[in-house]
Order: sequence, then structure tokens, then C-alpha cells
Amino acid sequence: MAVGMAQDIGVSAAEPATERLGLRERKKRATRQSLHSEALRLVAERGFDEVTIEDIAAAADVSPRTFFNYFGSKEDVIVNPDPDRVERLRGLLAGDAADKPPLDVLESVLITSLDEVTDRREEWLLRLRLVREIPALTPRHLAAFDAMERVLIDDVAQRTGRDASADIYPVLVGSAAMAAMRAAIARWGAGDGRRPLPDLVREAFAALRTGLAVPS
Amino acid sequence: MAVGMAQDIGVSAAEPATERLGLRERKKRATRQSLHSEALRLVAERGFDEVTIEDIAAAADVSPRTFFNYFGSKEDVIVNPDPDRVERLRGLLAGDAADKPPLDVLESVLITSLDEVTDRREEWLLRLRLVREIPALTPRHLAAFDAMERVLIDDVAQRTGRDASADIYPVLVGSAAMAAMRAAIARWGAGDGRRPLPDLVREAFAALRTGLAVPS
DNA sequence: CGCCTCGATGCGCTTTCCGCAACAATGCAG
DNA sequence: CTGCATTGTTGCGGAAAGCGCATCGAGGCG
Repeated sequence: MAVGMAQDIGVSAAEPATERLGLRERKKRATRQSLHSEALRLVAERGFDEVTIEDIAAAADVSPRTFFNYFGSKEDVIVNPDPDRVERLRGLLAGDAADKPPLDVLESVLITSLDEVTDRREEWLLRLRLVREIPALTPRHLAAFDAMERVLIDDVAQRTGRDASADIYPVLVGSAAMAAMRAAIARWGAGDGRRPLPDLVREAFAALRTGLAVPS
Repeated sequence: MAVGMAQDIGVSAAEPATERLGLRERKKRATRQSLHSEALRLVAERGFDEVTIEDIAAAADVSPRTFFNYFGSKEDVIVNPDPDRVERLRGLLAGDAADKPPLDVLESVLITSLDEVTDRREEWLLRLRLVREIPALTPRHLAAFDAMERVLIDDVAQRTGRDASADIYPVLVGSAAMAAMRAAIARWGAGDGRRPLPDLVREAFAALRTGLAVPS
């Protein structure tokens, strides 16, 4: 029985495959997303210190204990909604051409990864505003970028056949690329997303390539 | 009255003025330093999770309540020993020549500020090791660099007459410079301080100026 | 249909973190 | 050197964070 019950399971790289994933997995994602959304909403409404984890759990209809199965802290639930971000980035890097200059690889991959941002544009803008306004969020926000930075560094090291723990070059390229990304995202957020994010990233990378000379 | 009572208060930029500072201030610094040192020692010996704030306070001979008058968390006491670091950096920047390219200013000022590192060389090496080994320290460690980065950015913005919240250039130069600094410090720490830190910083800035081209 | 896996939950405990109010030491002026 | 103002220390008490553990129930799968 159950012939034709699972309608189409071809994994196309295009769509995020969020549909046929098993009820369990879908519920988990929904719970995580719900916790994140409710946290954003509550903190935006009342302020960071006026929201407890119990509040957030209640708003997302789970027990406080469950909250901690998903996030390690109140900062986390605001700043770290997507647990797979780093792995996806690694995947993108692995799939990129081998003969381009390292900085070009990082630029194009990072721009590709921006889909995740523009897909949830409003959520990102709100989150960036909260990070700007709530100092307590800064450390973990930076840590999230740092995790991506490490992936970039490893990739550059491998690509150029250098040792990331002995040679400063991969570390520098990786961190500089991430700095460009951060700067672009910060600008985008501060400007309420008026300028397209990919443009800002390209502008930042262009400046890196000039050796950061003062532009006219 | 009180003629000739204050024996010389000329603030010479050379010595850190740690001597004539009033008993109160000296005690405060001693307490802070003691909390930091004991925390480093205990965590290095037992591991981060096996040390409580109560332990650290006891080792430094103060009450647990006093700990929180100095540091906001266990991560802080490890990673943030010096509360004036950012202000000193701002001072250095303010005192630097106005006609050099922004990147040159940042490089020379940051190198000057390295005295603080080499002065307490062993402490820094230990702290860097702990940061490498204990993931929980990463967020606040990054936040400390971020605070310096903001100062750099403000300086570049002012120096070039640009608006740091509308123009991406100051943000990018500031973050790239800080990335160079971080990379150099990380390398220095990972290599147990074998290569002189200023050399590493110069190497990193040189790479930035080439636009991060692959070195031969 | 029935077993197995795994996430949700409740419980209880330790630790963090901080406001508050007394107390003690320091700084300072007369 | 003496009294007053400042300011750091401490104890108290409490809210909240964070996590190990055992249990229960829903989902996966043959």
C-alpha cells in the first residue's frame, strides 16, 4: 500500500528541501523558528531585560526546559536562529572552482549565501536593529560571524596549500573577507535595507582589493 | 595653605602613573588584577567549568559579591582584565599625526599599543591559550576586540571626514585593521610568542596593502 | 500492528547575577 | 588631626539561568 504516497523525493539543490523531511524534523524546525520569532517580538516590544526565558517558552507554547534543548541562552535565541548556517557555507565553499584567487572565491560564495538574508529580510533587519541597540547581544553575534570566519580560513588554507596555524595569510584573508561581510551587513541594517546587500558586499570587497586606499 | 603639598603632578606620558594614584585606586587595581590572576590560574589548573565565581573570589580574598563589582561574569574576568584599554587606544589615536593615510595611522598606533601585551607577556600567552581551548570564552573575547574596532572606525571616519554610519569605507578600514591585529595576535599566541608580535602585525598590514594578493 | 528512537517535559539543584542597605576605609578641608 | 563626604566592601535575599536525569508520548519503520 501507500504507493504514490510520498509525492516526489528528488533532492533538487535548488529548493531547501524543507517540505518532505519527516514530521519530526519539521516540528523541530517549527519549534526553533517559533522560539526565535517570539523572542524577537517580545524583546522588541518590552526590551531585553524585561523578557524571561519562561516568557519566550510560553509564547512559543513549549516548556522552559525545552527552550534549553534548542538554545543555550537568551542571547542565543535572538542571534543564532539557524544552526546549519556554518555547514551550508562550508558546502558552498567546497563546491566552488579551484582556480580562482581566494578572495574571489570568498566573495562569490558569501554573496550566494546572502539568499538566506534576503529570504527573511524583515526578520534580519529587526535582528540587526536589536543587536545595534542591545549591547548584551554583541558577544554572541560576533561569535556567530567568527564561526563562519573559521570556515573561510580553513578553505583558504586548503585552497592555497598553506597551514592556517603557521601561516598568517589564510587567517588574514578569511578575517578580512568576513570583515567586509560584516561591514556590508551592518551598513545594510543601519540603512534599513535600502541599498541591495549584494552591492554593499561587492563594494566592500572592491575596497579590500585596492589595499584599502582612500577612495576619491 | 598646603603650599608645596602636592609634589609634582606633571603627567608624563612615559610612566603609566601607577605610583601616585591614591590608596583607594591602587587597592582597586590590585583587587582587579588579583581576581584576574587567580581566575587564570584556577581555570588553567582545573578547567573552566570546575571553577566557580565563589572559588575565584575566595582565592582573591574578597567576597563573591565584590567579584561582581569588578566583573560581570566568569568569562569577563578571564578575557577582560583591563578596563581602560579602549580609552588608552583612543588617546593614542588622538595624538597621532593627521596627514598619514588611515591605514598607516592604525598600524603605528596598534603597534604602539602592543606594549601592553609584551609587558605582561606570560599572562597574555596563557590567556590566549585558554581562549583557544575554551569555546565559552570566544564571544567576550571577540567583544573586547570589537570595542577597540569601534574606536578605530570612529577615528578613520573623523580623519577622512566621512560618516561612519553612512559610508562603508571607515568601517571597512577599521575592521580590516582589527582583523590584521587579531590575526597577528592569534598567530603569536599559537606559536607561543616565538616571533615578535610587532613583526607579525607589520606582516599582516603589509598583506592588507597588497589587496590580499596571494604571496609567492 | 508493534517495537524502537528521540524529542518534550517536569523536577530539582547549583550557579549566576544584581539591587539594596549597612558598614568600613579613604580622601579632603578646615 | 579631626570630622565630614565619598566610595568601595560585604551580607542578604531573590529572580533567573542553565543543566543532568528520568519519564512519557509521539513519530519512524519494518
